[in-house]
Amino acid sequence: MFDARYSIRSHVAGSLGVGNVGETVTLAGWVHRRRDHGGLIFVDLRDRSGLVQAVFDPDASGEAFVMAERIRPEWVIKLTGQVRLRPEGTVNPNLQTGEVEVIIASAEVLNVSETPPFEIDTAIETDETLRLKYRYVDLRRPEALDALILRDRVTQRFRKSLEHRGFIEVETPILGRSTPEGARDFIVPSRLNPGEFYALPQSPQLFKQLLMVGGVERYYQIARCFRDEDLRADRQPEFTQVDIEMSFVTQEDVLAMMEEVMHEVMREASVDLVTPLRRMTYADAMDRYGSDRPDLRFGMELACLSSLFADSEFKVFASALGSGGRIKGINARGAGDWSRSKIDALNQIALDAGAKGLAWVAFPTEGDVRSPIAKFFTDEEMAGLKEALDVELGDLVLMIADAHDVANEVLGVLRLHMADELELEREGFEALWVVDFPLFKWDAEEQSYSANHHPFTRPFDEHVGSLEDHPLETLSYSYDLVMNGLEIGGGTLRVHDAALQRRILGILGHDESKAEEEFGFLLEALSLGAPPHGGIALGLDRLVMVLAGKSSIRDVIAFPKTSSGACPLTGAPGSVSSRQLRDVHLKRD
RNA sequence: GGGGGUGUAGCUCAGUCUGGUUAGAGCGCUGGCCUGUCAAGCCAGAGGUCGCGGGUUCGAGCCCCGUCACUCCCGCCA
Repeated sequence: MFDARYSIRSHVAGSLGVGNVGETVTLAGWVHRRRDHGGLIFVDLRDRSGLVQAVFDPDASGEAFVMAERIRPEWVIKLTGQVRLRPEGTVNPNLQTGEVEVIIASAEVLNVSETPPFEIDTAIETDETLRLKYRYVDLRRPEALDALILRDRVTQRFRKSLEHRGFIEVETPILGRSTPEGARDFIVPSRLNPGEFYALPQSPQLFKQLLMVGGVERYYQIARCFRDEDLRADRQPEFTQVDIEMSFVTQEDVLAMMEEVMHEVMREASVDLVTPLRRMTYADAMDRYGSDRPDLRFGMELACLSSLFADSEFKVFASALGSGGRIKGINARGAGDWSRSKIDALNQIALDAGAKGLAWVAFPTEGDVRSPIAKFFTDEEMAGLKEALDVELGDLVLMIADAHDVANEVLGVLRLHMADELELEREGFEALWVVDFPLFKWDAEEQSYSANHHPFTRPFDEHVGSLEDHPLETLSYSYDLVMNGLEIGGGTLRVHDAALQRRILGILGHDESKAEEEFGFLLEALSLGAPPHGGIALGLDRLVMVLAGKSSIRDVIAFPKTSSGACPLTGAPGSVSSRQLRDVHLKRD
């Protein structure tokens, strides 16, 4: 409840209405706008609650009127006066307080202001770097503040909902140790231990598992996480996770709990999350949408055309199938009249995404088919293609013939690109669980297996026996919460058996001594009565971004960094003195 | 590390393709007038390292090379 308690005011500006008529009120805030009519001055007074019109009339107070002639936008003032109904015909229906005004009896300047670097509360989209440099001015825009308010509501709701379900919030260290795998660490030199470094946490993953071993059973934390990687519109070097872990649970328990909590959280943004959420296996998501975080707000699903073209005379198709690949396609509805150059651009996108080429067939008008390859198709194949992709006049079919995963991924990229190009409507919230991720993936560059999620993910019980024999076929108890094509959160059941954890680390290339050195403390904990456990971590910034309808994570962070990781306001990162470097035993290049 | 976009007045932008008088507009700002406005109005005025450096040219905001910042994307982000 934001009101005038504990302040020098009697009321807040935005709360005034016809119910206050006749009352003498004291307000404080910023000069939003001044309209000087010579013999009468209007000032819009702004505080966090909103705007109210103050009227300075020399007949009411000559002293206040003289002050009003001096004041300028963003000056900080305190006003006392009587609330009255506005004269007939001067009501402002666009203003919450538009039925009333305050006739000022006395006024005081609490602080002056230079002319602000940009105008507040205009429709003008000001350069973001400038807004960030003067973020404290920018935040006076209700739109900017509203995002922080929504973030607060969401955060508080997480706390309440989790607390009601028996979770306790525990803080874990910010100064930790660097662990292999994962993102690049931010590192902090240790003064007391020359040559050694702390690492800032990429997530509290290991600590929350240790809390489960410690019998906490239900833990959560609104945790700051740090990753020294390149930035994106939805990625900052420091970000916040709602980190959750539970003991004695199945995957279904975690998902059910999370759905209930998410339903309550999203109500804060007036979104009715329909539960239970739809579930889709990783394999299905890749097959149907070419992505492990499919945007279900539009269709354009991938269709498998391999059997249709099993006997194709088209060499590209035949050789792809011959080497065990697939032929898959999507129907870009309404792009049938695209020019050759626009389609060539699509081809380039396909090449960049890893395909060897893009096959396409356009159906611009009745009886007309444009395609460099349709001449290789039999009538049956053409009819089958139309049926498989439900082709209508004006459609454009895009096909990729390649290895199964390449065909899926490339078409997934093209699907999103075409949705942008065709400006497909993408409204509302489409959330789902993507489940059953493979435990490992093959890292061609490193010529080794790496963890798909993280090294502590528990494989399917029925796959444990064949871990070493068929690593890539091992599925895991894992789940990502996907909303509107964004990964909002992800989690797994964890390995709670030390021997199994050792085997997995072994497959990941950590021999026994390396595993002991790097994860010895975890392995020891698992051997001292670790309960079965699992959990999830949600990206709070991304979630609020989606709920606020913003396209950048920076809009929901009070003081975000630019894409080079700099803070335009404070100038961070900055240099340090030689003395500071000496203290931590570092030398400059 | 790679690719695309942007950079001109305090702010938002036009001017750049096709080099040529003193670089413009709206908003804001300053001053004046004005007692019912609410993006107040009218009049006047101030305000420019055309991101930075170099080059081509008689002449560069405009062409060329380099560089910086911001931004979007790829790589990266277990």
